[in-house]
Amino acid sequence: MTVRTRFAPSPTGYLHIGGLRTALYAYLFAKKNGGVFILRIEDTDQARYVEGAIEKIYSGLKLAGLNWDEGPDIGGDYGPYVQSERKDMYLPYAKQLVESGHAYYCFCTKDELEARRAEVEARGETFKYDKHCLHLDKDEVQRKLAEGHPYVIRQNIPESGEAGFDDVIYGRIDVDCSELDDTVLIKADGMPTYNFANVIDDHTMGITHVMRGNEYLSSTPKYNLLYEAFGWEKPVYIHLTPVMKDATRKLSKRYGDPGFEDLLAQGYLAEAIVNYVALVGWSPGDDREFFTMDELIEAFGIEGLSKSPAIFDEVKLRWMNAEYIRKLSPEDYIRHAEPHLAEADVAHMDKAILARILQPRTEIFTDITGMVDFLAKLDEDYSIDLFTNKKSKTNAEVCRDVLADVIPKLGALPDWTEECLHDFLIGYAAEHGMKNGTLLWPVRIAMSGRSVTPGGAIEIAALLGRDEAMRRLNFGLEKLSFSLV
RNA sequence: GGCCCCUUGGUCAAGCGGUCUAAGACACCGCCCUUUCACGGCGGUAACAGGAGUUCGAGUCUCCUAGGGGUCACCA
Repeated sequence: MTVRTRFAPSPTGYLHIGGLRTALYAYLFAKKNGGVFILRIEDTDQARYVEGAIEKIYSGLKLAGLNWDEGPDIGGDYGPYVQSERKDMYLPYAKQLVESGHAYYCFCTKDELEARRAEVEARGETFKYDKHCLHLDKDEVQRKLAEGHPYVIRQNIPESGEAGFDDVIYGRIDVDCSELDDTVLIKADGMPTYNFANVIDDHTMGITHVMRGNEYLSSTPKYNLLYEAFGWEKPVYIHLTPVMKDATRKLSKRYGDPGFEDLLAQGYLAEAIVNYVALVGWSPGDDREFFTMDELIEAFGIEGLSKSPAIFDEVKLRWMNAEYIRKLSPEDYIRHAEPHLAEADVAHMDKAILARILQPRTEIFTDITGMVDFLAKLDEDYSIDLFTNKKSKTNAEVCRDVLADVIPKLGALPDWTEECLHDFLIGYAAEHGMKNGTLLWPVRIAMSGRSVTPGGAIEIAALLGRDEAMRRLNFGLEKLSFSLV
């Protein structure tokens, strides 16, 4: 039998990290088993529909490399793949359940229920629908339907006995039927609820393995009751733990946690995010941490899925992203870095040097601007304390003397290339019996106005070009001389 | 609150009754490399939530407690 999994988001916003991971696992499981991965849109709640959300789901999944085999945009043999377009399919199934006594019409209005709920909760008890409409006699139901009273269809849950299911990760889970409420299957607007639609759709679409967040753990017994009422074969259930922000909070948009595309915009690589997210709640069972999508497919297995929630660690994601960035070719690195170099106004400088000094230092691409903006413009207010460095044996006075002596010689250099600068400066230090640092420290500080820079004096000088480098050196010397008077 | 689920270092995690004086990674700390910072190399600190059982033997099985999560909608 062909494995068929699905990712079934509702179009209420962007693709969040938890959703990405659920989709990833469903995709990996399908591909691992030579199966089919399906995208289905669950939009039965028109009130929550967000414009453009479906497009964000499409683009997010594509960017992540999760290509679906069947879905709203590409079709398939089990379409349509949008629940609102399947609206007419659900009512007949619900009526079938009414016929068999597994469901019933309910005419209680929202207001009535609200009032009863408030009353019960005021007593500190949990509200549960009292099956009031189950006891309506047939004629009365027919009369109300004929009169056009609004109605919902509710699942008729047995008053006693047990309901349960087997989950691959959690094992057998049983619950007393008395704990279960008579869930609404068909809403007054004719739309099915999620609870009903997911069962009908999973069955009619031939889904073999249901992977979803474990917030559905407690309602799954009810779904199983539905499968039994229809006499359908049940899917294999695989409930996934949530991705957490910290020990007590789920990662969520409401608290401003970034979604997949936010992370991309922050300068994370899609491959790195996918790789990291795969490892949040799943382990290959060995030491490997770096995976291409194909390697993930090869390594994936439900045995490696975790039972307990996992905290999303952005620090580790940063590290992994940096690893991915370092593996980029210089050309690919520059391609990704380009917009940020432009933002810092240094895009006209030597790309090879920029790539060489920046690539090992970039954790996320948005770091770049802050690392190189000094190249475009020197902050002339830098403190002369920067010239003091113990390890390089420098202080303001030493730096003034060094600069005073070396500047004219730099100015007389025949070429202003890295090689030329390197040979001259290193040779100069050796000649004068000083540490490289004693010479290079003041040069770098004067050219950057920063204590920390990507690259050293030589690379910075080459990037700035002779004129600007000389200007900054002279400015630094003046600044030192002035303060030492 | 009822019901269900979870619990190995700060974080992700390996571990499926003996090989656990508990792996690996991130983070952190130290050292080395070095013209700053990174990169790279080497090393270090750090965990089986607590308590009862079962067993010759428990991180691994059972129960209880504690903590955390989920769910109790005409939302998904």
